[in-house]
Amino acid sequence: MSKRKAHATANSPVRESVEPEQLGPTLLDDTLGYSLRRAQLQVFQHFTATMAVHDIRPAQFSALVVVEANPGVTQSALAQALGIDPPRVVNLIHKLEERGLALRVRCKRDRRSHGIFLTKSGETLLAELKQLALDSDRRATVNLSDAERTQLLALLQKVY
Amino acid sequence: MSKRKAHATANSPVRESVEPEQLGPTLLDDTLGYSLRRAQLQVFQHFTATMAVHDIRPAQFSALVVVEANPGVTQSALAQALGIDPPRVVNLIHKLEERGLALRVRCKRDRRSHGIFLTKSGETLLAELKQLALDSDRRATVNLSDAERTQLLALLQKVY
DNA sequence: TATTGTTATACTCTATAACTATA
DNA sequence: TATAGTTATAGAGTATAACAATA
Repeated sequence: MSKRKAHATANSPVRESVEPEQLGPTLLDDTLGYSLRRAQLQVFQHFTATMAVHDIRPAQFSALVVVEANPGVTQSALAQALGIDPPRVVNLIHKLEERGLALRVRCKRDRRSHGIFLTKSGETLLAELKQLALDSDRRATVNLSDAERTQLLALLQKVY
Repeated sequence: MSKRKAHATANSPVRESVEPEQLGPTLLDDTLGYSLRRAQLQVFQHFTATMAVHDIRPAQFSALVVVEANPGVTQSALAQALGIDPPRVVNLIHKLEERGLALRVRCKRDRRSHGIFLTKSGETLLAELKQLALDSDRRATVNLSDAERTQLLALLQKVY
């Protein structure tokens, strides 16, 4: 009987601890949930390390990108676009506003709403961040060919 | 000039807030980081909802699976296999032990190490959990054909 | 009465450093 | 001195409920 296939349980006679050099594959490797999580963590670790010099977190970057593409977007629309809850947007935008990268403008027609815009400084920084992000994304997935990368993107977008 | 391509900045004359029905695609949709995150969140939401009745979190499930496949695995080996830090394993196993699903056995040769085993009750529950997990995984990705699912799994495992 | 944004809050996840007991 | 596990702690992420201003 191979070590991997040992069938010791809490009630069986053999219950000595084992430290395999390398644990084998399990059912986890057949689930998209686990594989997605591992892959996502790896790519985010690259991203976070790359962006650390600018102190930009993934959520902040995604907010900047969406605001740039949709100047004047409201906070509720931004929340929906990013798939996060409104209270998170408050903090997210507040931090960006503190750093002078974005700002809120009260809507004249509906004074409850705030339109969000990038500042000039925000646009300048984002231009650099976007390049860094694309580079990081590629370096984190260097095991994939260009064709595989495109294929993976398409499959992921079919999922969500 | 289309609404989407409006180029209002904080310093430009047009800075009224806008609430588009549906924000358009951005650079985010070309990055694996963002797409992986969105897909992973969707699959995890399905998983969490499915497992709620058993009060099992993703990390707990993955620990149970690895322990079952590697009875007697030490906590440090488990941490490495799951890609998490040793302090997290402590809490993870502690909760499983409290619920009578797993237990720690001190290693006789090296009394610093603990081998982890499933209890009979843990094995019984896990058998059900595995079926639920596979079902949830499939339901969360019904947009994919079997071939696409296999392809996606292979690509993800190439990434991490 | 409904909606936008906000505050307060709490709970989970995650990472780090420091401690203990064994080696 | 080094290692396995543990404790303590803090920070980030996330979700909910309740509130203020406005519609």
